[in-house]
Amino acid sequence: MAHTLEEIARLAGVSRSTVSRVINDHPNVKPQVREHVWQIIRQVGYQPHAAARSLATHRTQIIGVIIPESVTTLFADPFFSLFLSGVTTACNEKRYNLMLSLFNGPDGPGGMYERILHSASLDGVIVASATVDDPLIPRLLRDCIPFVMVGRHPDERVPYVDVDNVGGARMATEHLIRLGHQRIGIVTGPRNMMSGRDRLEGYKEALQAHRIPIDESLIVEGDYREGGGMAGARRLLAASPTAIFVASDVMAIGVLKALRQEGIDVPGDIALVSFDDLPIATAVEPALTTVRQPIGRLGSLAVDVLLSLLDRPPQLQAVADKIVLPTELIVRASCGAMR
Amino acid sequence: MAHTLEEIARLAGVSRSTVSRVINDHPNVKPQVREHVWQIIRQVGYQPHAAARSLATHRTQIIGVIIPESVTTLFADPFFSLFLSGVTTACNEKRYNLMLSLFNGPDGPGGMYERILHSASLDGVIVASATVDDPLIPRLLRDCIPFVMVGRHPDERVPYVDVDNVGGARMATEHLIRLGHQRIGIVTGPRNMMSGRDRLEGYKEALQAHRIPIDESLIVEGDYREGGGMAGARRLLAASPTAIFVASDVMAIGVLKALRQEGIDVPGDIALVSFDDLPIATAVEPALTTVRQPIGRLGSLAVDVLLSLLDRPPQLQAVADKIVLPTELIVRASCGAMR
DNA sequence: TTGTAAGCGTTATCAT
DNA sequence: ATGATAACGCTTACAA
Repeated sequence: MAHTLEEIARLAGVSRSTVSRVINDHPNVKPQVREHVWQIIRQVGYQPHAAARSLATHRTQIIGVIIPESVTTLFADPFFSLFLSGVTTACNEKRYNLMLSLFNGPDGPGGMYERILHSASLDGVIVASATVDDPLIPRLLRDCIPFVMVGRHPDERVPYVDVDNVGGARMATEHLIRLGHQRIGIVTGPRNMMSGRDRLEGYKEALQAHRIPIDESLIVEGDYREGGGMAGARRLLAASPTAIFVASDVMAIGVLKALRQEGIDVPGDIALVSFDDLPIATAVEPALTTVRQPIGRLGSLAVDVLLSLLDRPPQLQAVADKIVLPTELIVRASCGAMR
Repeated sequence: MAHTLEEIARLAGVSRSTVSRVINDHPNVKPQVREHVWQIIRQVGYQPHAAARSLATHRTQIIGVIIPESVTTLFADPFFSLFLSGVTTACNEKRYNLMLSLFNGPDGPGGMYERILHSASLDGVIVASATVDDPLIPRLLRDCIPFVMVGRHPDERVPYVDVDNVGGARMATEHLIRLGHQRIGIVTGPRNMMSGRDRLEGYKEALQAHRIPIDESLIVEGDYREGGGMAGARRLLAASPTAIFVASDVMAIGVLKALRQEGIDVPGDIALVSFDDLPIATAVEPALTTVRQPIGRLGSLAVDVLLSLLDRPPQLQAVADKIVLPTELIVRASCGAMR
């Protein structure tokens, strides 16, 4: 069942090299011969041996998706499913394969990092939502491993795909302002994630643009998890906001629960806008008004950017691609605009 | 940065073979030499070249997770995140790598199947929730590719890990019966998935055990998606059930929505029990009473079974492992037991 | 246009 | 216990 180039060559009455050329679509093969060889290949169902090929070409046709431990607890989030679905789809199209790694821990020498990234088994990697200070990034940079981040990174040299978090958060906040709110609270994302910072920034920008003073007691830090949302809501209550911008849908679920426990009506007493537009956004009552980000698109785009990086001469790899996708405000019930 | 065995050998003043033996923990190496070689390896940060190794050993240390197209639309489900999280964790421990493939379409010769499974790039595969008649399974069997299914399969020869769907569904239904319900509807999973059939079977068993006649008008087929839940609920209403067993949490969300639209109170007018216990189960109002299945555990178990299959002599590979994990009923608000 | 032959970096067999 | 040496299956100059 497992044939080799050699065998195909024998069957076709040509040399190994010719078969190799046929397989790799090299120009210099007589059309007749080419067709004949293909015929045999199809007939016996020959498939080139991946490892042998990699050994010769120094390419594996595999890209990695790395999800650092720091966000591993978020992995169960639908966000990652959606993202991975975009990545795999793009990989299929491009005939690349995808290796998935959850990186756990600082991992010394001989750890996962070396094993995966220094064994030449990956052509490049996509790093999904690392924290700003994740030690992984400097290492990848130092080792000249082609990679793309999902979510921007302060370091100039890091290529990334991202959504317009600042703009999205601004939109969300302005929406609340337009609805007449002045005391708008925010449950932010983690401060060590760029998206967390950016969404906070967008919130501030919106307030400033409308000359609403920024009140620190209306700003509490969350962790993108339900628990963080609940805790955040409770702390926020002390500052008596009339509306809250929650930096993720999952946290918004937590906020909703906390408010319900307190007997506070949403959107009657407090209006809510969040971020992501995951499927759960419409599963809860009231349905969440939220900033939609194209998560699947982000995944496939990450693949595109990485692959374009890969078949670019080394000197051009130095210019880092930076792509930012727009977001969209989806108005539903939780903001109170529907009434 | 990328060293070779040869270099290490030179630096250590030994032969390639000795270094190879050291790396692979072969017995016949003088302890002194062994330590010395390790020292150098660590010092220069040597990492064996994966492809070269595979070429020589016919092993890649990579296992695949295949999710067939038939369920690709379900991929965004938190189920897969949870499952993958279990798989990756187990892989990390076992120092295996994970390749993720979404199989789309029937895919003729030269398609994804051949490319991935006949290029010797995978040691084995985990097939996640295929339909009963998925053509992938016979092919894997025919090609003698080591694999494990998640969810049982009618073919005797197929090794699998599964949860006790029948038992879980029986528990759920009996719970409703115990609460006094007699007209219990069911929104099933797809008939072409084993879990769909099994959960229906459990439902029937419970009714029979309590001498409640099975009423076909109380049985409607769903698709494990929210839309299927909504449609199912609406069709079920004609048969005026006082309770519904929904074969998945996601569908239960749909059922909840449909009932809400009709002004029907849950659990007041109709009680609900579902299956999965995904995080959303507690995000909705009322929180879902549901059958918990250990999804992450299922993933890591699939890895264990597959790996044990891999280092088993071929003749022993013929005996198919079949493992079934228990489920647990989690009582919350939707069944009305809390009141 | 085609074939020959030298790698690619390991492991494994066989001597020693 | 250690070292040559031949695979492993492919790509790619280089020759023809």
